[in-house]
Amino acid sequence: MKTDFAASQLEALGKPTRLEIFRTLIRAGNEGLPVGALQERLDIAPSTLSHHLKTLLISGLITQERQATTLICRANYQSMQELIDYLMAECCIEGKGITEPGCSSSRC
Amino acid sequence: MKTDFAASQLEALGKPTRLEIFRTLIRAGNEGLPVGALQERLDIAPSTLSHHLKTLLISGLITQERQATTLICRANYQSMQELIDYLMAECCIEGKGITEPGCSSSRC
DNA sequence: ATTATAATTCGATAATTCCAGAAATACAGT
DNA sequence: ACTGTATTTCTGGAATTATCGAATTATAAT
Repeated sequence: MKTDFAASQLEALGKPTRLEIFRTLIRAGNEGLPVGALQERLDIAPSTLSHHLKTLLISGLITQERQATTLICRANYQSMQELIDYLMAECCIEGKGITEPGCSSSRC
Repeated sequence: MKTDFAASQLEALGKPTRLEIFRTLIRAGNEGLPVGALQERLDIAPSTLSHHLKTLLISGLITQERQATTLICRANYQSMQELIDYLMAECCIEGKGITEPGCSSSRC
């Protein structure tokens, strides 16, 4: 994974509003949620929500599927997992081989 | 973990420059790296690096320890792990109980 | 005290980002 | 075609952020 790509995903999650949107979708599971339902739950202006969803969509962290007039949004679990893996991927690679306290990477 | 706190950590990691700094420290392990070593490796202006380190420090993702004139920087593995846990904590909690493809949370 | 090294703060500029209201678009039903 | 609902795009002002050079602070050695 390229640094810029990972950073764009982290940045997408780096605002409370967008993080709440994402976590709401994470909670929703594979059923997902329509944009309108998100808008009601989180009480964000529709245009603002749309922008945030676009940011999350472009970053690959969510997907959208059209069902007639409503757009179902879903968290992209795979993308999320890849991001987490990236963060820890080379954990302690330069260390002296001793166990790194607090590091829960499989490497350490 | 509060949303705002998690978002501030994600935001700290959400710029390529800071993400590289952090991953360099993740690779370095518990030995850590002096600010100067980071500056050489990543070729960032000292003042810019200092600002980014401050951001990471405030967010709790790194720690610093003074050794005479040099400042040793270390990734905070525990803080990192808590952040990752937070992202997945309530994964699929509203789902119908069916396995969520792509979701690797222990819950699913 | 003086010097040297390490790192931060200051100040300034350019660029980015957030947010919401208004208008526009997409789609389904009548 | 018309209407209603859902969502996006356009626009722009306000606020934040990134970046760097220059000056400053902190610490240790002589």
